[in-house]
Amino acid sequence: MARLRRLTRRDYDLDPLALAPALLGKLLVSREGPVELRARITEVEAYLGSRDPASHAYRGRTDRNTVMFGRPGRLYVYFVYGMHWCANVVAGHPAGDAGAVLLRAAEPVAGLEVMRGRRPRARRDTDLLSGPAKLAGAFGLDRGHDGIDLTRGPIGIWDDGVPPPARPVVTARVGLREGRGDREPWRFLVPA
DNA sequence: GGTGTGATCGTA
DNA sequence: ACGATCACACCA
Repeated sequence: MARLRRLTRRDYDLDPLALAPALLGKLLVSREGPVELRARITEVEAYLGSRDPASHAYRGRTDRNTVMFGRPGRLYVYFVYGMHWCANVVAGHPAGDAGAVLLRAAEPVAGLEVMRGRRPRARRDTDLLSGPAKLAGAFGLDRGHDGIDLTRGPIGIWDDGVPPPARPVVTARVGLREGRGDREPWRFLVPA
């Protein structure tokens, strides 16, 4: 049973396309409340900056996406569809540009009671974290978490010795509109 | 199993 | 206006 190692700034300082698959199998951990939450990351998407029409940062820096332009290893949290929050990990990127990895799904490992309480509509535990807004909801992530540092503080990503899949499933990103939406294969999943 | 749709609001 | 979504209704 390998010891837990928290990801450092160096771990996050990779191109989004390199960081995304490297996060598969890692543990998202929250120690904000009395009960520790743990989940194993199973699905992510890479988002670039000025070279990615699907990215929030494509048209430059705004109040909303500022965190994406900053230091790697921070959390970029945004609000969508008038009711949901989604969380990204800021990746490495050239100065003045942006990059991040959207956390799309995870497998619950610990703190399931708290997650169920936050997501009463989830009938099965497999539905607790099976989508970006579900994951953010179960972990209680919202506007107050935009910009927090994952390398220190109550929320972080940890390596418990489980390696990323040698051959992750790679597909086009989901949720992007046709036409302007791109078909780049920048979605990575742990194989079923 | 798959498809269609309403909810709801910050941002550009 | 519309979106890096979710869950439920309905049909099959």
